[in-house]
Amino acid sequence: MTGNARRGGARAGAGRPAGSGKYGEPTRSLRVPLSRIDAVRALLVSGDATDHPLPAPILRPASQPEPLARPLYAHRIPAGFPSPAENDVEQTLDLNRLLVRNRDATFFLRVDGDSMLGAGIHDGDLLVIDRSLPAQPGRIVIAVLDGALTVKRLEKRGARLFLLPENPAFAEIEVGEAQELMIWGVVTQVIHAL
Amino acid sequence: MTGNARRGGARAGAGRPAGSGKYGEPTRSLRVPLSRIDAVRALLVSGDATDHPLPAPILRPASQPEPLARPLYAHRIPAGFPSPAENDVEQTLDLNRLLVRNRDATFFLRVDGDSMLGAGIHDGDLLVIDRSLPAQPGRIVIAVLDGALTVKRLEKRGARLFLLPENPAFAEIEVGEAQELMIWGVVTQVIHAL
DNA sequence: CCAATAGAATAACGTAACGTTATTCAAAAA
DNA sequence: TTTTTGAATAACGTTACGTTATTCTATTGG
Repeated sequence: MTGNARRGGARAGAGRPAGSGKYGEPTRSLRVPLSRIDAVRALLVSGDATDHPLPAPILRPASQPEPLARPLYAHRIPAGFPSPAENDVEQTLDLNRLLVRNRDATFFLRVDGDSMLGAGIHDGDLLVIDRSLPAQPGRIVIAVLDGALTVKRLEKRGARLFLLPENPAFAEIEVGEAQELMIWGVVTQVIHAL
Repeated sequence: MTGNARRGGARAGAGRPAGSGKYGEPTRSLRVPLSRIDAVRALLVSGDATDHPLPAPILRPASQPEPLARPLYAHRIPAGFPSPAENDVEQTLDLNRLLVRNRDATFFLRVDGDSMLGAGIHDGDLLVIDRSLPAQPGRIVIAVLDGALTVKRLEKRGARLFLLPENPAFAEIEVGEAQELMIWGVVTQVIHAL
């Protein structure tokens, strides 16, 4: 063992990288009332990206929705929120039940494009598609035309079928006799994030 | 002036009463990421004396979503349809988890009117409202102006606040100095039935 | 030569400490 | 009787501190 063994020392640029902490960013201290500590903690945790990424374009409703995280104050009206009248708060809504009529025939699809803007369907919107519904003319459907998936309004003119956009920048599509059309499902809901 | 004038002095029981502070209870310091400071502050804001009763359509997310019924043929792809790739169908989606970020701060509200058509918000649409989000200018918010509930885009021009429609048939609203404005929540999602 | 080591540097998190503001008490003074 | 005053207590926002976490690279040892 050498008497003057020395390692280490100053290194320019050494140090923990920014954003490597618990929240990925700097923090500051904030005074929180004791009764709200857990609520605030829950709020900070819920900021994690727990949302399902949607790598595949077609999805099904969750077969067994996970219960949402329950903060400790779940059973009382949270202080800090102006609360609606008591009887109003009793009314609850389960989005799965509201938006999914027939679960096994229901799929979700992300919209790609603006051809249906006039119908309130924007690029990136999430569509709820029910495959058990009949494809009535006038309804917005997921169609497979010659193997190409598209979202359009179905129209029937006499014996001819059309797939109509809801954006003047897009052309109407008439289904030719030699073409193979399949109506994959009917769009029931559009979910648009702001 | 007497040279030895003395008043004051120790008093048993003197002191500020407990619970007389900003939150009515003791606080402690908590580290909050810089980006969440406003959200946490909003959460902590105590009930305004200016709380406004809200109309009946206000709903909250179901606290315990019921499991959906499971038909016997759940795992069979309907014959005759080009089916999505098998791995796609494995992916599932729970709408409650996707659309409700902070359950205790989330409410639903039905839209009445067409003032926000340009933003894809139609009469009868269902709005997902998060009350923990800061009301940044440019965001679509639920505002209570002089007791009247409205859905508008919040805008700030200098020191003046505006509530902007997204429909030329409706007028911009400037918030007057004598007017009382409360931002009740921020609209995060629009659900539109077809 | 290469892998491991070590000291320094930097980020950031939880808690303690500090100074200020807010509220109360009651004896002394006016 | 009312007002004043010094002390006491609560609590809020901010700063300070110590610890944990992560990185850098020259030096050392094999």
